[in-house]
Amino acid sequence: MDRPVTPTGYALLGLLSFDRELSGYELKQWADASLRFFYAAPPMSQVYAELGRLADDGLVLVRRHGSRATKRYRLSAAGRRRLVSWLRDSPVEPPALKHHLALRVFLGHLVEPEDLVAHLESHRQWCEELLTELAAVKENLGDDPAWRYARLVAEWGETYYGGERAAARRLLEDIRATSTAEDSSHD
Amino acid sequence: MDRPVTPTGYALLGLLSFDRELSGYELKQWADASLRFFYAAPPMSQVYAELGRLADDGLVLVRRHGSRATKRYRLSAAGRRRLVSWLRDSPVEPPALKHHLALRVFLGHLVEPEDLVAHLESHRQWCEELLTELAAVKENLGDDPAWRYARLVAEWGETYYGGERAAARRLLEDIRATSTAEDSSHD
DNA sequence: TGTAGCATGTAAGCCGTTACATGATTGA
DNA sequence: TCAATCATGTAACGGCTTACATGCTACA
Repeated sequence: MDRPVTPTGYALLGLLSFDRELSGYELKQWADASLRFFYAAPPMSQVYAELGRLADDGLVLVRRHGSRATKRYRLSAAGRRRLVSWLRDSPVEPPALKHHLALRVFLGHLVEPEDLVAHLESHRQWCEELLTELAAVKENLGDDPAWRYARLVAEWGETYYGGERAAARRLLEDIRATSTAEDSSHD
Repeated sequence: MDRPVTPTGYALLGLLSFDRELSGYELKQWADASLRFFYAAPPMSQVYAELGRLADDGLVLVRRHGSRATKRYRLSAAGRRRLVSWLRDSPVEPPALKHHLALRVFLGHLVEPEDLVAHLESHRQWCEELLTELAAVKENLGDDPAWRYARLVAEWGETYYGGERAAARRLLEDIRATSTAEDSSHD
């Protein structure tokens, strides 16, 4: 009953800390719309598994809605305490990053520059789309004080992924510059 | 014999693609000094496990050094083919990010602003140190053409983590501004 | 002589993903 | 009545981490 809460567990407790009673399905949707930008978007199956554990440990409270299959979850007092003390007392871990594109560049000697350029371009595209989505998210948050920190994270994301895009652009320029230089030296 | 290569497996094959014969221990050290900035730094035990699998599958070749316990690994022709076709033909996955700090900010309503500020400051510190380390790495690479792509990744990292630092700074300013505004409104 | 670094592994377990399986509700 | 969406799970597995366990080598 006192096993440690998993990272995704804390994330779900966090979503429930906005004092709404939500189903697993709704939590998943919300995670996809918010957490996904800076944290993993857990698959449905994990959301349910996690909620089951949290309920067993008394960190969330479950309520069945009438005859429906739908269960709704809300944060318990113990859950809130657990979450708050985690937020306050545990040191922040550094961001866990697995940047697949960077690995490809690192191994650039194994492929043609054009292959690299193609990968970089699709990545830049991805950045662009993500930034557009982020802007839309921020837009939807409005200026309700309840979403103050969500808004701050959205703005943080804009700077962060702006850096991501800048890094990709710079790399593209560098690689294009050197590979065309090589081309012309072939003449 | 034809099971899929894991992400870390590809990373190790990648390190071996620089045509050196290395021990597991040396691979781990090198990973800590390079991969760690943009990819996971696999623990020793995983390096050995992975090398075992790669050897079973004929993707790396092992050689015992004299009476020593030390085994040295090098990339086989099959390993190189596998790696190159992966690099060329498989689509780049988007970066996998778990940004613990961002989650804390998202849940900022649960703690005091000072707690958040403390976390942010230690994160900014971390950014600073990482950027220093990155600069040192780049310095050590010199201008040997063999490390051309490593150098490009180091430069990419400088831009990338520059964005990370910028995002943290901005957030700090925003939070400080609003929390002091709240303080003065209490008077 | 002792300790720091070199060197290799095994065992257990958890977090998370993928695939599978089922059924209710709503609206066109 | 059909399809899309809502809704909840189970099973299997794989990647990675943590903890444990062992021994050699160089050098101060």
